[in-house]
Amino acid sequence: MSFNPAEEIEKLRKEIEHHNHLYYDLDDPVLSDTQYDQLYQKLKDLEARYPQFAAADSPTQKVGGKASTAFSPVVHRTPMMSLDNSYNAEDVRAWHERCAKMLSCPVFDMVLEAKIDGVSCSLTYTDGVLTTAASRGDGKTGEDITANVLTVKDIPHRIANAPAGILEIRGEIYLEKKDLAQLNEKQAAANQIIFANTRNAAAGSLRQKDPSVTMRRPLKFFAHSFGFGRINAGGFGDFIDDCRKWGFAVSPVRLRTSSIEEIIQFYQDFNDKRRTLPFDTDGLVIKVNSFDQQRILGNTAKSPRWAIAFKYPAEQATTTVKNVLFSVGRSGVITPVAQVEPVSCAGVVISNATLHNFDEIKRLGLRVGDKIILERAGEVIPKVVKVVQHLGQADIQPPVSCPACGRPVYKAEGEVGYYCVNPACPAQIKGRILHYASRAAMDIDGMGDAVVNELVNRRFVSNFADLYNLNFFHLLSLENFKEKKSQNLLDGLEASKKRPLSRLLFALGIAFVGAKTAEVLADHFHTLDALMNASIDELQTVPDVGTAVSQSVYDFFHDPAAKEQIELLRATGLNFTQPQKQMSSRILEGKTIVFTGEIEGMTRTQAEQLARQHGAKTSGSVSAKTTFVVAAKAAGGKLKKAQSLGVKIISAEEFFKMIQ
DNA sequence: CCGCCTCGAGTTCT
DNA sequence: CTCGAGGCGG
Repeated sequence: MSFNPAEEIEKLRKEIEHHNHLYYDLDDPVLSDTQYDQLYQKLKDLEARYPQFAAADSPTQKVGGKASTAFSPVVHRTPMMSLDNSYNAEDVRAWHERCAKMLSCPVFDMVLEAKIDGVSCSLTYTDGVLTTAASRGDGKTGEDITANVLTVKDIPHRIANAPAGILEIRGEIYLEKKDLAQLNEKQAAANQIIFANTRNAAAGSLRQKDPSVTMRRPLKFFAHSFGFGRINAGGFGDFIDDCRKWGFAVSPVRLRTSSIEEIIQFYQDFNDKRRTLPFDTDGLVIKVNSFDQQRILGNTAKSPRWAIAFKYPAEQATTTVKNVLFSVGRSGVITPVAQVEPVSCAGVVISNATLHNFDEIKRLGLRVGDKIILERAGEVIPKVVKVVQHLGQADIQPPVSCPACGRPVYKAEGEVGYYCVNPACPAQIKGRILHYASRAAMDIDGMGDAVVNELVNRRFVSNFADLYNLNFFHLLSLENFKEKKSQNLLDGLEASKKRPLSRLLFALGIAFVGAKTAEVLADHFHTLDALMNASIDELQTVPDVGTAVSQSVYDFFHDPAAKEQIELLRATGLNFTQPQKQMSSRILEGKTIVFTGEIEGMTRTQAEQLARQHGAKTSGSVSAKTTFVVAAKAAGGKLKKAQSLGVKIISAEEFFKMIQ
């Protein structure tokens, strides 16, 4: 194909605009400055050679083009170094020991502060007047961001009683969590970029070409380092006190001690507290206090030896997508799952992350081989946040055939999901059996993932009733099964026959019938036969049962295959009735309770059962209708929601006292 | 008909 | 835990 300058120019413009966007709006450049400059230069050359294709909206013509840098370089008087990181007590003790050795002194003062997640910035005051503000850049040379920094309200433009000449104060410019939420609301309303975190928002705000935009961002500053100048302080603690006198905010979390164990204790206690603070912190910073001792310890090529960051494990991590697989759930839904290069995130090693559906893949623009950021949503479920760098070639296509049974895949009109509609699909059978045996359903001890897998693969089991026809010899032939395990599983199966109707209903896996609806239905009809014979109208008289649920239940029990299954289960002696609810008291009648966190001595399900026995309603989510929330150890998002809604919060002890 | 409140379903790792 | 959607009250 011949060279087409118009096309080539257009392609370069698009590419450069994309990188401008990454750099200015997202503060997340993918290209190095050199790589960017090469692209930019290439476009400039082409535009010069083919002036007929010049355009006013080309990035080369715009003031904001990155190369025509709005922020001129500033060489730092002393380098702005980064800190060495540590993530555990051992590393911190080792650091302390190394310092002690180099200082020939086992006990020395240290200062601890919060490590606030923001953008570091160096402020130069000349005879007390703020003259230059610079970003860190590569540590040696930063960018001049004075115009933007002048709009930060926390930063004094003039300081009284400052030492004569040059004084350089360094610190962090950051955004509070609540301000990020507000900013993002505004951004969304204006159809602008949503910032992923406070750090990105702060950085993006400082990169604005127009300082009036920066001014509208509620940026804050706190001082944390000494850069240059003649000061009286002999130690870091005194210097920070001076900063306060000069009108700077400083870390709200501070500790001065000579005990490394006290610091480690503080680190552990602070982990819970830091989430309630108004700003994001990813850890603490430990510094040797005395400036003289700092001088003795000196620096490595990268960082000072007299300071170390004591970080908490990152909640986000960067890794690579190795492959995308498709899992088939018990209902036949096909879910894409990303297999990633194992990476440590929020304390665990992640190797899989759900992608939910194909819209999500499209939204992310994800390809196999891409570099991605993932996080544990609510510190639990790994989730792909975004693609950092496109390294993959081909787009990910939805599967044409089911990965488990090979039958063609269907996509319902207007729905996001793809389905395998083969009821005999082994993946669906496994899913259904696993659900049947699960804790909240029939609670069959000894029936986990591996056992179900083998039972289905070996064709011992293809439906619920088959489970009860398993004998000792079937089980003995399973991998790692001897007498003991086999007997345990048989006992587990036998015990499951006595479960109340509500659990059986849930276990059957009727669409729209979860644990809650199953219980409502069982309590209303008392026997499976009464439920099976109920008309759609009768079903709808039950609270919380509407058209969708009633239709689904009716259809399920009028399907010949399901009917046969029920009769087979009846023949094994399964319990088809719901016991009358026994009430311990009615003390909690009319109250709606939500449990959160780990309650000592019982599971959350047990606690909920207890509450219901005393007449309460229980729910899994907090709303204005919630009477109170029982918050135990390690309470999560529900506690937060309760606080924001002003819902009463009580402790587990208070709850137990109520029902005594 | 809209908006709030819930529930259901799928997902990860120890 | 999050997303999507059913149930229901206003």
